[in-house]
Amino acid sequence: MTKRDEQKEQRRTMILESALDMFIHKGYGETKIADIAKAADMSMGLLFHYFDSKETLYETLIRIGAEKLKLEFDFSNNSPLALFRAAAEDFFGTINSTPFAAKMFVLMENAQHLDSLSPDLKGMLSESGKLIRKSIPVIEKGQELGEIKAGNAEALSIAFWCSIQGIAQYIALCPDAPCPNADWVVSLLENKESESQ
Amino acid sequence: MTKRDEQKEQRRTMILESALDMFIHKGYGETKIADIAKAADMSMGLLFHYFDSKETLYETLIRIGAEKLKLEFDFSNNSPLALFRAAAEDFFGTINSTPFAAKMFVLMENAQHLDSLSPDLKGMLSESGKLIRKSIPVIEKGQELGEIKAGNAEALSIAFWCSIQGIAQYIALCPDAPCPNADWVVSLLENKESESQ
DNA sequence: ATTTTCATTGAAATTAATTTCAATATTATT
DNA sequence: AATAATATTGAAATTAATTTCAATGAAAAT
Repeated sequence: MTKRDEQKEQRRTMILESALDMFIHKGYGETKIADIAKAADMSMGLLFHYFDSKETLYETLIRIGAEKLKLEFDFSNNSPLALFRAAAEDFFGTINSTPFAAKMFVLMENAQHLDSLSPDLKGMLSESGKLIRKSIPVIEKGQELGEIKAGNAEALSIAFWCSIQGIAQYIALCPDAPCPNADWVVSLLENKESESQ
Repeated sequence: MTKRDEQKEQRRTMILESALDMFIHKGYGETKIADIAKAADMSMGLLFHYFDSKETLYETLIRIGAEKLKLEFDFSNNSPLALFRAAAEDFFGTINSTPFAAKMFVLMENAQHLDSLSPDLKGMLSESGKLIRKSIPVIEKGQELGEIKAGNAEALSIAFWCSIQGIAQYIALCPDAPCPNADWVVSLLENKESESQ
């Protein structure tokens, strides 16, 4: 690979990383091209040599995120609580693997509420809403089995997934902070009475 | 009160409510004055008759939020776990009292990362970072007493407060969703082994 | 009823962002 | 070394937002 191609690749990732950081800290609209160019240490003109527009840059990030951040949960797991434990471990494992993953997760969460986004891009976003809905029957089954505490199943689902979402957001914004345990979030759902019977 | 004054008051709150909704859904930068004016069913010109600028409007909201949303936690509580239970109950009580409170909470959380904000305004924002830091010694004390589970105290603090933050955000954006129990979040911290000794 | 005051609009002015581009410097090719 | 290709800049053009304002309509005061 020639010196130029290296430089080119470096610059491209530099832009993407700076942009990702700014987008998750300040949001799409508050992030100015000038800011990104400055953070990536180049002129605005050059940035536009790499990406046609601010929107293209944003979309590129989302595509990368959708590519790398494939979270698959097996909702047919025989033990409901084990499913949530596995999901939490998978999730925390992913956001802990690299600061990039956590940041990407936040970006995609935020992108949901953006109406300037093209419809096909929206399809790529892994909606937290879907996870909340899909988890409800699993929680109900867990309650029947006595694994999961009593209470409104939807509210429990919201508690579980939103806790994960809130923690992920913090880790993305403060990558040096110590990351909570997956188990701790599971104890939101766990029925403490169960073992004593 | 004259008919005009009523109308004036109505319009003002209409603007504030529309703006609050838009700001928490799309963020400050992505929210256009045109959007707010449309949602509040008036011309842009009129909106500027009520608020000098977009920033003034935003600041007004934050001032109102800071006024109404005073969360005080007594960090000298004798039982650490009881303190966190009280904090969670206070918090969920507040965000459940009115959709306005939950929305305001999210607005103020988001405002933190905005650099266009004047310094005195920033002082008004109740930083979640502060709560996380202040809670660490309390958690450590709780661990000594066996009330709180073992693990990195800072990570536990992050888990607790970020869960609350994540849930609050969801409730603000979907006010009709069922709100989780304060107790559930407390079980993030609780030491399950404790009762059997 | 008339006058005055204020609410309201829509369009024009301003400001701020994005995007383009001609000129220049740098690297690669011959 | 000369030439070609492309990276880079800074400034100009464009587009998009905010903000102002003169004109108009509606309510309050006289």
